[in-house]
Amino acid sequence: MKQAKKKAFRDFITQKGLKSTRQRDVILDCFLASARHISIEELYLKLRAKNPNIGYATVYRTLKLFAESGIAREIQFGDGQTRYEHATEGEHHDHLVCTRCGKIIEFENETIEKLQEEVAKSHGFLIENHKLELYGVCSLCKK
Amino acid sequence: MKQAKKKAFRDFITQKGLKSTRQRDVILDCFLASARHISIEELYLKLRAKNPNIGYATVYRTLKLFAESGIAREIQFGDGQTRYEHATEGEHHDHLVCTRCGKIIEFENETIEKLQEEVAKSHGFLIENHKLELYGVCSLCKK
DNA sequence: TTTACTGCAAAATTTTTGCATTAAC
DNA sequence: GTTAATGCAAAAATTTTGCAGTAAA
Repeated sequence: MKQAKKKAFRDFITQKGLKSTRQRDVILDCFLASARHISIEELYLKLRAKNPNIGYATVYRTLKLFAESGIAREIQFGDGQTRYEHATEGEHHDHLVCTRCGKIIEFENETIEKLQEEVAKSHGFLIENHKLELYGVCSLCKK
Repeated sequence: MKQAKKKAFRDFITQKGLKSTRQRDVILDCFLASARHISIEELYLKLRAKNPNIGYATVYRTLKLFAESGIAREIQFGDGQTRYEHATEGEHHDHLVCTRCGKIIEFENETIEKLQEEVAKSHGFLIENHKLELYGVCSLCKK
């Protein structure tokens, strides 16, 4: 899994004529070792702990590369923090977000996806992408 | 419709012990006369055209009040522009967003909503809110 | 040795805040 | 008269960019 993503990114780098650098390796390792939804700031701080010289700009630029290569996906939960999640080719999942504790649960629902396609078709749209987020209170916070 | 929103906002202002001001009236009129999804910058520029002294801060603060009062809702399509849409009590709609021309189409689908409830229930969540956006190419841009 | 990458600091964006002044109640 | 709202400018917060120096190919 992690190896597959590392390979995918390596291939992307080669194919684009870019360069493989120590920083990109470090950032990729750190990203892959992180929670599925990590904010740029969280990742930066985690990186700084072991690599005091790494720059914010490098983290931003590298995450954009991850997204472009398909191993990560940018998500916004509307709290002003841009997050990146691990992405797997062709796979998509939606999110349940607890508005109290911030917990994020992923889910997939084929029926919903099919209905989305139908809605799009009825409006002449060709879907490239979608975002479904349910905000609410998780079971623990309900107590 | 517009009258109902004006009344709702007036009631909100009274009930909270806030004040009714010329600026709030102007901003509300301009907002209600605008497209259903307007960005803060667009609204600000439109307002400035007729009211050269109005401040950005006032627009921001007033839009937050609109959202709090329930007559508007904040939405983010992930392009870095916060937008506000007209909201009607108890009503919710989702969006088809064209990634080429920016067109936004609203839709509602009860079956999807029901399925969302089921998903939430199966994870012990209590939904307060949700966001469903389908990004793709609209019929005109497909040509 | 050529080209891309990094780190830094500066700039650009978007949103919020402090505060003296003004306007609503 | 009190209290809240406004407008401005300054401050925050987040992201991007320019550039000289560095490291990969």
